[in-house]
Amino acid sequence: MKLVTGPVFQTLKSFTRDATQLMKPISTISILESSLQKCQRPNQFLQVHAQMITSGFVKDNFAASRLLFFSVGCLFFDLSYSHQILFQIDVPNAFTWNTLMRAYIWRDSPQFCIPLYSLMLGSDSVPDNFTHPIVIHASAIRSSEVEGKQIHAHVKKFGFDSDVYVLNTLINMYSVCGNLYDAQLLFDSSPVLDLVSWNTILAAHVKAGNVNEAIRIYDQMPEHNTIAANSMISLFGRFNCVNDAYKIFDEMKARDVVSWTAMISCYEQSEMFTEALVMFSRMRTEGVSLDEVVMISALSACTKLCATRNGEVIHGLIIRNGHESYVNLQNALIHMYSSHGNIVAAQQLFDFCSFLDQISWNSMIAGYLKCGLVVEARALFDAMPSKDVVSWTTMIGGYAQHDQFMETLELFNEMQVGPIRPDETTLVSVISACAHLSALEQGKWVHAYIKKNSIDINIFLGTTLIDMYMKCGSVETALEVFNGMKDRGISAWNAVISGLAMNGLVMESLERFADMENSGVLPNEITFVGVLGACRHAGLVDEGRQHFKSMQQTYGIQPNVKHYGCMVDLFGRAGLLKEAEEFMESMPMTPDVATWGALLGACKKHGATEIGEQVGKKLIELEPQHDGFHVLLANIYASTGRWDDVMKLRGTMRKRGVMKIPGCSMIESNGVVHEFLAGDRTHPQMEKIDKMIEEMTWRLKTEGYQPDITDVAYDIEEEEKETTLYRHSEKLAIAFGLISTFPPTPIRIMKNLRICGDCHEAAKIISRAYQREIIVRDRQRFHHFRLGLCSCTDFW
DNA sequence: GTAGGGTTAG
Repeated sequence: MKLVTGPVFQTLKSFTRDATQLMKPISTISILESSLQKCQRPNQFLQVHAQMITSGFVKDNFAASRLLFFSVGCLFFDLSYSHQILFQIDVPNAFTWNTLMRAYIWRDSPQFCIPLYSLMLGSDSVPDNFTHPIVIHASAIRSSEVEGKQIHAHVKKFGFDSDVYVLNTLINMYSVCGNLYDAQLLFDSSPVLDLVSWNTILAAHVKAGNVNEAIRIYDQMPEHNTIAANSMISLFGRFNCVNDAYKIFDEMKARDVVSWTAMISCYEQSEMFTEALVMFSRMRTEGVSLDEVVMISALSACTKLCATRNGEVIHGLIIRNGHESYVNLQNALIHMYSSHGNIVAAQQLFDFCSFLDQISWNSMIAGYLKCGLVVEARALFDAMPSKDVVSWTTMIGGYAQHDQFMETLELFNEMQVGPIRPDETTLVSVISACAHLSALEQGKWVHAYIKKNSIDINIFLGTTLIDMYMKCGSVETALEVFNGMKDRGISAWNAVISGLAMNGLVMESLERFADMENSGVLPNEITFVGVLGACRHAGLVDEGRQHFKSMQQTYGIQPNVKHYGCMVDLFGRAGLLKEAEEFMESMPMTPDVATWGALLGACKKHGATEIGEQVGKKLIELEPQHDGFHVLLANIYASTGRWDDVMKLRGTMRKRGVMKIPGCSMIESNGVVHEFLAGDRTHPQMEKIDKMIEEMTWRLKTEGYQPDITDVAYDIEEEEKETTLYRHSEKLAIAFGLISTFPPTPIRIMKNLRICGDCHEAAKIISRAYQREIIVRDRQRFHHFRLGLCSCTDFW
């Protein structure tokens, strides 16, 4: 709304000046009414006002109140103009004051009602039976019980306390302000109750979620009516009591669109989306007229059910019923189409929508992200007129969901510059990006940010923090977070169990699992992925077998492909190749790539070249594009000196365009994540790193290190093989770590593949020679190197 | 001037 205070009065003045000469003064009610009716533009209205001033008719109480009544409905004028009209009346009556107060509520400014009411009392006007309900309503909107209580006192003083209308408004005010006690007290002591009183007190209990109290009132009320029944349906809906809700719905004499909407939404809250849609079509067969609210619920069910066709039908209904300009409905449609992958339809809606709100923009960005169009999402994000915390979170989270973790952190840093503060949801994405990047410093910074701003560490945030610290190798801090959480939830336990295992603390992990069982939290599928993973890391074959059995027998959890994969890996690593193979054959589902890979890896580790070759060949047939299988098979060939086969395999890879994913190690230094590829020379500090590698090599040799060249699958000279080894990405990262950080800071490295045997050996020796802790997180787990030993006890 | 339904964005 535009404020036109200044110019309005200027115009009014000039009109008044002119009016004396040019226009007939208005001096009767009938002329006034007809002149006001004809007003199309603000200036015409001002002319009428001017004409009344010249005639002095403006002082007439009734005439002025008519003028005032029209002025508040005219959005071109600020209410201060209407105020002015009121002040020109000598003794305005209650109706006039009421009109202005109601106008303030209508224009979203209820805060001006009480001051106006005080002015009214200060003048000689006396409130009528309409005045207090308006002021009470204003307090209710503002949730100001203090104000409401004051007006309540006035109600008593003026003797309106047996006016049922006033009383109902008071009951509603107390309920809205959360004071159910006084609402009930008022209701109980009231001498005059009508149906609205019953509906109001019922609504109060429904709002507060007092199921038993609401049922009691509903049963007691003199007459069941549609509004009360609708409230009850919605209450039962909220508590997932579908049957109770349906009973009420079924027994209703007269159902309206609200009843149907409440029932549909009740099904949705219990995730019974098909039933919701059935209700919707029943409603249509019964000829109930549809409004925009019920459409939203129906659309939501279609979205959840992926019922594209139904959604399109509803879209048609929306257009036919003329609801398409309703922005919330537009947004729901955008959401539905993009959730179903129809980004074109979503975009058309967005482009042709006449009115877009914040949610429209946010939904469209989320829609692009859901359809994998990250670049488009970012373009829209950059173009949007204003960004709120959801916009930022959507985009930041979108990067994280699409594995673009560097971008996640960059955008988060950009967000810091602006005025919008991140909330729990934003931080979850950011922390998870830190976990993926092993960016411990950044992760710690975010944790400190959370503490500093006293952001509530909820289940999600806590779990993500635990996961991040575990994945960065900071077991202690992870456990601190866990211990500090009030509400843990299964995911926090899972994060701890798999985190400990991943960090080589297998016994601790299994102990935590036992704690969890004892504390009465029921494990789920993911828990057992962690538990079996723990057994696998330590080669605990028997324990693994036991847990695999108990997950089914004690907890009734059917093992999924991941659990089977774990077991195959567990057997394979332990050298029980026969059992691993048999286990695979017993799987009720097709083994996934990881399971086959585990078997192949086991063959390689235990020198089962023949089975390995068979499995490898089979795998390459199954997954001709998978680089890892080619590499493993090549390594199996290489280990027996079959260089011809190695070369052949490399030829096939070339032909098929299979690229070996290069080893890549990351290390964070001063909050910046540095990336090294195997053989990489692109780092700006390459010269220094080279020197360090040279020194490292020399130190390693004097410490008795023998390069392990068995995994170098090239038919090249031994010396060259050694050089290749020295330029493995993790060695480059270690070298960089040694020059860019200082003791006792551990060197933390994350590698995309599994660490190779040679680098493992070298890291052990470096940790002793340089007195530096080295923590390597590879694709599978952690290796904490300290004083020449590794936490994995060389079993990995 | 009082009482009932909803959801769409992370």
